[in-house]
Amino acid sequence: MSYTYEYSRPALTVDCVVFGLDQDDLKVLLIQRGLEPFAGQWALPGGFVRIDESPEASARRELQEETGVRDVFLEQLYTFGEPSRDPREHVISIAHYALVNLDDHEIRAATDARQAGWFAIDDVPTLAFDHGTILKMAHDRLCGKVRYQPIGFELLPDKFALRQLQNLYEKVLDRQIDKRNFRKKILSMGILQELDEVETDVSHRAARLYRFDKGKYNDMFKNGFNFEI
Amino acid sequence: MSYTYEYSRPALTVDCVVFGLDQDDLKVLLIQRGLEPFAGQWALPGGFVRIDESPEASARRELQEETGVRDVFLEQLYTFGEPSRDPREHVISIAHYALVNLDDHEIRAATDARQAGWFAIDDVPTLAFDHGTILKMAHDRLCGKVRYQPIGFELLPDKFALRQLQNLYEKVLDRQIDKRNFRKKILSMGILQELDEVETDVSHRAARLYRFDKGKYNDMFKNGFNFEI
DNA sequence: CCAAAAGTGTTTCACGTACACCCATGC
DNA sequence: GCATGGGTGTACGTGAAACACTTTTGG
Repeated sequence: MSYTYEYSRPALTVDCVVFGLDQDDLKVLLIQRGLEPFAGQWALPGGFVRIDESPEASARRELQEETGVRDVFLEQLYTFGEPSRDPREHVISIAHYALVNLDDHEIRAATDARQAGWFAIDDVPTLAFDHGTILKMAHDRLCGKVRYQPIGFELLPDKFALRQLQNLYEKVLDRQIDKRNFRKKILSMGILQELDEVETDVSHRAARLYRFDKGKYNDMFKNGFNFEI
Repeated sequence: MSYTYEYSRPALTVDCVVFGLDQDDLKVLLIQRGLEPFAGQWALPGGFVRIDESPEASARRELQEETGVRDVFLEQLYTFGEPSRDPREHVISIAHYALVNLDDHEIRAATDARQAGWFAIDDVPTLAFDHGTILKMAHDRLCGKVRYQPIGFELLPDKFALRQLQNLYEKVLDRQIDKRNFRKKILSMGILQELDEVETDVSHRAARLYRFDKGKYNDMFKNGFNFEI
């Protein structure tokens, strides 16, 4: 089977920068390529857009196929289309970024990925294609957006302690935050539900757990409220 | 001549939302389509990406071909790729937005555009395809970005009075701004060059002219300065 | 009882906001 | 000389930032 067009067309792909967070680091999910070009090198998960598939749907499908990650926060980042970015032919890639809770996803490599694994953001190997550039833009976007939209919660479990939330902002923004000022500010926003639960399995005083109240946030947003850290 | 591929490929286009500003309104540049589909309807300027052309280069080329606009601030907005967005086939469009000084550009329609013209942002007709959605996103982006990056200057002439700058922010953000506070704030940033020139051809006291000092801003930005209105 | 982290208030300073009058120029 | 917009300073309140000790729990 083949397809013929009057004019030549660039190929179209999607790539995904998947961020996760643990106690120590902001991490990114990479795959090791099984096929040429760049076989054996680490790269962002991604692949070709199928006909009659929206770019976002392509990104979600490729992410699940190659790494097992599904049902996550995902949005478009930027479209990379320098003619030289792929040695084979002109390939235009619609890059996306995703935020996941590390514990929720069993990572497994599949299709044309040899392996898949998490890398600390400061310890990423040289990537195939222009994926280093894409990763940098995604990281910049995350740093910027996390400050004025409540997307950080996507990196945490449903129920979390305030210390985890603070840790998130410290790791993503890469700076220390004063505990009292942080708690004062985030609680005063009124977008957290205080739960009647505390941490378990900690060897010290257990912290109270909270949940992000998305409905409340949406209501407040409509009335002009602006989230800001 | 024709081109054959193993898998079917979506077509790839670029579209441009060009903003301009006059005394009264924020305006957007539209063309009237000469060809089907949507022949006769107003639409964003744009067209097909040629092979071995980056998306930004395509956008600049199409903009010049269809409207005569060239050498302007232009950056990528978002890539629209819902399979249903074009009645012919799956067409993925990389949307861009541009900011121009209205007086610098003689608009002339050409290639497959019957006419080209400026429309006040609040008075735009129904647009072809999903161009209404694209325009809305571009407008939202402009409103957001103008507040934390010094891109508004692209809408003004090289030399401008502070009142023009304030008018810009009032029109884009759609709210009144206090004159004294605005002047205090913008001058205290130290990114404007005070010129030894004043307005001409005004029937009242002439205002001093300023110029945006891009080099100074870049230096300050590197040192952690954040523009914000 | 000791280690570890949770939780809690106050003071200070910078910045945003509100607000009204005199000045320069062209006609 | 009058109409039009240019240009200027101060007072107040809010919110960000700095800062240290007590409490709770598990081991």
